Amino acid sequence: MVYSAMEKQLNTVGSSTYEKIKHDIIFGELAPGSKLKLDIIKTKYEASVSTLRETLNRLSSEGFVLAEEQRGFFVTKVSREDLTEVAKLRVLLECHALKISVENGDADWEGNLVAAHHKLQLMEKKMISGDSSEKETWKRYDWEFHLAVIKACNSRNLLELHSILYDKYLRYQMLVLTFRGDEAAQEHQEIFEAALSRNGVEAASLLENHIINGLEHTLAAM
Amino acid sequence: MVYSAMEKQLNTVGSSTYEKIKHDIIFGELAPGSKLKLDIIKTKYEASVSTLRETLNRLSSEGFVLAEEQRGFFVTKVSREDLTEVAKLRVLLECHALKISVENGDADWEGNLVAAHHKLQLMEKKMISGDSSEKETWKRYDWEFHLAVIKACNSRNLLELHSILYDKYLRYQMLVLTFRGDEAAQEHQEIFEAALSRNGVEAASLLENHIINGLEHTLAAM
DNA sequence: CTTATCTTTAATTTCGAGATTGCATTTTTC
DNA sequence: GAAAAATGCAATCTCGAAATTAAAGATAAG
Repeated sequence: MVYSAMEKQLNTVGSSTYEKIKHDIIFGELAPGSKLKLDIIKTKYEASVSTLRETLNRLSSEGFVLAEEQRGFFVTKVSREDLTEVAKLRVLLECHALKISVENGDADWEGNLVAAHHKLQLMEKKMISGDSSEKETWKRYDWEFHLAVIKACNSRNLLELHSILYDKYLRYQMLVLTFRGDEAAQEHQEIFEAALSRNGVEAASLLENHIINGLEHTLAAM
Repeated sequence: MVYSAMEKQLNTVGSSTYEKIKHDIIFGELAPGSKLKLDIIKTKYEASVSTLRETLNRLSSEGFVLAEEQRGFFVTKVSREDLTEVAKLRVLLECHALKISVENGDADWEGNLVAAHHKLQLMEKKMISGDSSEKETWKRYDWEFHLAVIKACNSRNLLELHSILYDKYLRYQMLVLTFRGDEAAQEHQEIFEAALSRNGVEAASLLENHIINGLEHTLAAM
């Protein structure tokens, strides 16, 4: 399941196939550029044509699927240019949200942030000591931490855009399958401390470095 | 038709109903918060349930429609808070794109910008002198001008996000149905001149004022 | 031998009906 | 009389098939 929709219940066939296909694109089980022939994914995801078309239309709006008029659906291609664009947009939106959030955050925000960082830190220690069995859990905690930092930005629109960008960025990280756990953990720690001490400018600067470092690490492995 | 998809051909029933419903939401012909009962819009837009559901799923991804699991589809509600969020996001993205675009724009960019501003200026003169018969054309020229300014930002992702935000902002402007042609025209002129003389910081500042003025004008009329 | 057109195949697009679920009203029970 | 359960209705959700269109291969003309 994709993190941005974790809290939602998946009652309908439509919403559960949406989560499955989105997951499979982000985690590389559906190859970039590959064609999504309706008959084939119909058996794979056990849903009807209409339901699948609803799903693919949604994913196309979010940019994970390319819908070509009367020619079918394709998994969106990856490229160094696209990754760079996504990373820079994430910097722009997430740093902006961070500064506002750090100014506005109340006790609930602090508590949630401390909890999210704690969970992430524990998982990172496990990962650094060699246990890479819970890759998806680790990334969920990473998502929850980054969300916790900006959650008090008071803009639902901003948070929604950010969650799509995070998933697009995550897709590239999963694609190259190499990790930089040690440095990333250190950077998370510093962002956490700056945010908690309400130093928005410093925290934003650290966050920008964090994302750009991740970008360069991923670019180098592509 | 909505401006952001102007160049596309509308071959299929799906894409044409998408444009129609999106247009009707933006231009207020479908009331905010109203329910989109499938049987009713089926006759109104002359399409089948499946086709309409594809459309509504796309619009829900973009934020113009709210899809409630097993309870149906609704036109997204409007609020002062949402408008403020959208306007501030537009400032963030459009000013960022402007600065990059002004640095990178080549002769093609300049030519396109001059043309777009010229067309907009002509239309604004007509509007100011009392002829408000071509409201939609005016707004299309406004869209083309704002797009022309940022077109050289070298980020397809950024341009796509911006076009959705522009449409959301436009919806509020159409909702209140009051215009500030004179001031807006003057602001367009100043943005144009600053961009053409490659003064990115100045142009971005003018653009921010332009959007915030529009926001306050719209808020005052809500 | 190349280009153009026709035919066949395989895919997407579109539809209406059946299955399922939510909602309002009525009935039952305590 | 009030709360809970049951009923009926209306809407969404899901499906498979029919209509339409694109793509590939075969045939004919230049």
